[in-house]
Amino acid sequence: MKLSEGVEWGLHCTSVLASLPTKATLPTKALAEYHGVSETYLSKHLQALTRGGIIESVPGPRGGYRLARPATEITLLDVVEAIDGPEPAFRCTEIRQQGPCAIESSAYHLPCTIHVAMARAEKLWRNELRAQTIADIVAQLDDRVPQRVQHLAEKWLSEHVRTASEKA
Amino acid sequence: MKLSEGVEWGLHCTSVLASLPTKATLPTKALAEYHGVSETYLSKHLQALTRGGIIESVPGPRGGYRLARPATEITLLDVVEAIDGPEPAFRCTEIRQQGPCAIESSAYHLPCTIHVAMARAEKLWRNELRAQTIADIVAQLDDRVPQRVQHLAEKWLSEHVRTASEKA
DNA sequence: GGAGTGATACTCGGATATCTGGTGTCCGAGTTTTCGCGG
DNA sequence: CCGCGAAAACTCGGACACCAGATATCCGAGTATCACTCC
Repeated sequence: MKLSEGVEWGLHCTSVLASLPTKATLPTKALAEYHGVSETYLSKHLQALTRGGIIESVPGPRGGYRLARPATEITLLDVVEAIDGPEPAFRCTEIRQQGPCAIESSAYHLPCTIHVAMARAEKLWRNELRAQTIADIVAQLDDRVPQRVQHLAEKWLSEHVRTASEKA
Repeated sequence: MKLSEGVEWGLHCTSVLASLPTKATLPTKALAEYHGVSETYLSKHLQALTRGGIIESVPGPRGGYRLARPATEITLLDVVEAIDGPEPAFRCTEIRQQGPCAIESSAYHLPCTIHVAMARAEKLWRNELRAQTIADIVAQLDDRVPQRVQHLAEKWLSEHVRTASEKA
């Protein structure tokens, strides 16, 4: 079981966007440079976040991405599912209904025991990710990120962010 | 995030082996036919379970596989990790330490917030899988599998199982 | 008839192809800005 | 000087290659069985 690398990128990018002023945008190029990752590939994942309704795009020059709704209403699960897909990790193919001992499908009233157990574990995982929002992540950054980095980031972002009122 | 199909096969096969008499074995061919899956490919996963110490193999004619330890001491997580590998699904690549705002690595005393959150969710998933054993799964089968299938399975397995005392 | 021995058949184990999905890149559609022109 | 319009620049969005890992298969190593021979 392996989670796409894009999930990490998406979570970090969403967190960065959440720390910007309301309505302010940041283009793919800036987000990619900030995280030191491929711009074109990051673009792919940002598109997935857009399709998932996590962020929204502003086209044209001085455009970019911004959150589609308040960071308090974006859970980690939202981001993970937008990029990785909502399908469960364990998919029961009902192999218990195959082979020489199988009978008509309608006779299997109760779901597969193994399927139930795996689904229960996965539900816990999802619930935990759903319980934490991007706003929670951002709130923790103040205490956990070195002061020096915070200052550097603040300065760098202020030079690349694009607000609605700003006129070049 | 996608769990290998072999995980499902491995869980079912381990459960079947757990329902056999002590020391009795079942060859790959029988396990594959019982579940209606590819024999050669199932073999690959059974090898993984062997390497993981879940089951053990008996070579030669009248050989096969059996549990390496009591079913009460085999958790679902053991089987999942034996086949899917023990690596965590989310791997933090520390992209926070890249880009124009990064400083020397030694300055990042506290772990990445996102990494912590993802790891916590994954820990819950693992704990849940660790809390349930193959013996628990087998115990539930009596109530959840149609009587008719239980009889068919009992008969079919008795014709393919190989006990230590049996002499052809 | 019983024991020993060689051939045999069956099993697991690892090495080898194939294929799907993640990884990575590029070019076109659309919009805002900007520059130039005319009034 | 101000308004209008066309061109341009920059953005996102989707379509197109590439590669690693899962999927699927085959053949060789090893062992218990079995048959045959000899005592």
